[in-house]
Amino acid sequence: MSKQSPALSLTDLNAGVPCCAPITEQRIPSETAAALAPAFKALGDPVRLQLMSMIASAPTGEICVCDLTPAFDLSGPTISHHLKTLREAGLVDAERRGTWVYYRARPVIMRQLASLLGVGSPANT
Amino acid sequence: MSKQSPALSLTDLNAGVPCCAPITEQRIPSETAAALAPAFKALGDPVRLQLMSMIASAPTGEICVCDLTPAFDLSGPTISHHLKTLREAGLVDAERRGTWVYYRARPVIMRQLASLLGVGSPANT
DNA sequence: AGGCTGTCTTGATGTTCTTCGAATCAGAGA
DNA sequence: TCTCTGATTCGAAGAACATCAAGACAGCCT
Repeated sequence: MSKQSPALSLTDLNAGVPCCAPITEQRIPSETAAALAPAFKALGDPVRLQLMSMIASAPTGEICVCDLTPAFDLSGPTISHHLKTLREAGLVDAERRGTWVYYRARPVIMRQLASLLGVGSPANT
Repeated sequence: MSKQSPALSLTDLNAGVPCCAPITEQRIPSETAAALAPAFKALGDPVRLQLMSMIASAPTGEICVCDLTPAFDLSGPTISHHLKTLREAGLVDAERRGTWVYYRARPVIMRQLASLLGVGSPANT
């Protein structure tokens, strides 16, 4: 990723940028919109939203793909594709341990999205 | 299966349902996912996210389409289409006054989405 | 009434997305 | 090593989406 990317990435936002005031307070610049829209888009599918929910609410903080797949009437490849979308949106992390792959949520990003929607995360300018 | 509406709508959620705990706390049912996903999807486009931001941050609480359109390098019909998407997702309301049409944000829904993402919005109900 | 301006709808086109089956890759165990 | 299971990638088909030009509609002004 050695790029002069003119577009911000979610990673950039995580790095330093405190990620923008709520949209109720001031208009977000187009770069920020371009950086965050993919995360919202990833949540914009019922299957992925439910996957995200299962991952984020896992009691141990992580959940096995083998527990996710049977919860839907969809093929394995399809679930895998949706998980990849969530991964590429920066919403989850995956780790392989032996035979199985475990997914974990990334709460920082979800909190960024939430605060962008204007819930007074109190510590924001 | 008569009219036991299998699918929840955003309006339903607004009506009575307190709209679900954060996804970090418990897995959301598939009906809730189906009801909320369209709202996230609507925010999943950079143009719409910026439109939403301009509408939600308008000083008077509302903003004219004639102020939105010139802010983008897109045709009038395209902006109109995106606004319709936001309207159908329940995120904004439109009102015509004379020649111009004004858009206004619906903060309740944004707060629902935000709290779903797990920001402990203290007052949930 | 007639024309003008602002907004929305319609129709068309190229792109992106969802989904599946088949093939492939990664580890565990015999 | 060979095979079996779990997960991902590949390739393809159909649906949904973003965008525009052209046309239709709504309300002002002369």
